[in-house]
Amino acid sequence: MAATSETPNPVSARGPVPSSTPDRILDVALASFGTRGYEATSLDALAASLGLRKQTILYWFPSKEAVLEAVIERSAAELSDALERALDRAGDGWARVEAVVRSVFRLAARRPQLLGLVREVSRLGPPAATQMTTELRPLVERAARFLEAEMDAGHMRRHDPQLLLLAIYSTVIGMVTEVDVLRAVGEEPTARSLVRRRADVLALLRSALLTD
Amino acid sequence: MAATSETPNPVSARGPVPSSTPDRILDVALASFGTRGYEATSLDALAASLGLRKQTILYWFPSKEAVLEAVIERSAAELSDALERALDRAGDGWARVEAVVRSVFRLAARRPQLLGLVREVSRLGPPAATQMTTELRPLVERAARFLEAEMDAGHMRRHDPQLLLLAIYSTVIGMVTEVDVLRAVGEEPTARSLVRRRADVLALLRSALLTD
DNA sequence: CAGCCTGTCTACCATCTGGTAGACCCAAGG
DNA sequence: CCTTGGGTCTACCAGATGGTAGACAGGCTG
Repeated sequence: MAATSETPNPVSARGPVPSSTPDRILDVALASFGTRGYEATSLDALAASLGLRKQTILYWFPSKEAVLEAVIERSAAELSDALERALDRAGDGWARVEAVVRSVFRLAARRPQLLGLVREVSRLGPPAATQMTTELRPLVERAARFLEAEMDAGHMRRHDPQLLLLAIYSTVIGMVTEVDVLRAVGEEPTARSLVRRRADVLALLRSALLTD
Repeated sequence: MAATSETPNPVSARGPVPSSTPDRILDVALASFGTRGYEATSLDALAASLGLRKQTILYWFPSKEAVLEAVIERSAAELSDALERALDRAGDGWARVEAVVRSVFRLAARRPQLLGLVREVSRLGPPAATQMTTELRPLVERAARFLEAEMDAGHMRRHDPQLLLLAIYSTVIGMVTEVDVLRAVGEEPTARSLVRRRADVLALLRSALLTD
């Protein structure tokens, strides 16, 4: 059985940390909720892909909805961390926008389930969507303030910052998760083509935001 | 079409045509699939909101999936018609882009379920998504060719036409259907604010595409 | 050793799901 | 008037789903 032998969650030093059972549950739940969808994912299916019975899942989480909540919380934190870090690093205006977009694409390549979950949760609506937007609110507000300041300083074309944010969000999420629409426009969504899509998004954003 | 057997559906001249049962089924199915989602919509729920039993639905359609197929077919046709008409009307380059975007927003105001269904179907993946993209393919190809021609003629900034199309699609769909994300950025998604969102999308697109 | 606690399991259950079989109502037509 | 057939209904069903109850294995601690 998976290495919960001595300490339940030994974050020792190296090697792929053998996740605890609840962590493993959240892993497969994240993947399945984000790809197949929440309703289409049964506890039995989750448990099966872990080599467990669903009762074990219900031992760790009181209900299926609680699993979703935990997945959202963990994912929102991970997303927030990555984007906040990107916002922290890069210095001036456009470089910062570029850094954030690059960061999202990197995240999409490394943990493709994350953005899929965001999409799924926003579709599910309240209460799940409310939870996620609540947890991402600081990030959103920081981004909106940043865009506004840049526009005030004349570094970027003036647009409504909130709706600009939504447009960027939609475009990036679409480029990364809308696999069937991608195929519809004749773009096979491979990891390689992701790089080209990122370049295209950046070029598009650049001409939309910069005045040169 | 069906049920115009003279009495049960008197398509006399004016007034709201009393739809036939299969039409009414497709109406509520479109609404529910687009808002609650396909899996989350039971035949019982559909039937209840029609004052019928689910067996009546299964009399008209062989299965729930067949209802979805029919909804997709009808919606794709409606969408295609509206957008093809918009593509036909307006003359030169940018006006045509603007006409199409306006057309989508008008559609979103008049038949909000339509775009919700597109979003849901693209999430469901094959075979539903394949059906929809297949039926919308001529439209997509025409739009891509148009954009390419405009860029060749130097009327628009050069971008990959397919990915540009996807970006426009994502942004417009997002502005219209992502109600929880809209709230997250502090935009209450009312019909009035839809007009502002449309103006913002057009302004954004304009600065992304035009060189002036 | 004895007892406890943690984590997983087997066994069940109520409910809901999509779907089938067949009865019933009623208008149309010979 | 009786038959026919379209449209809706009641009555079921098998399977899946989320969730509960409780047994049990095994390590830890007294």
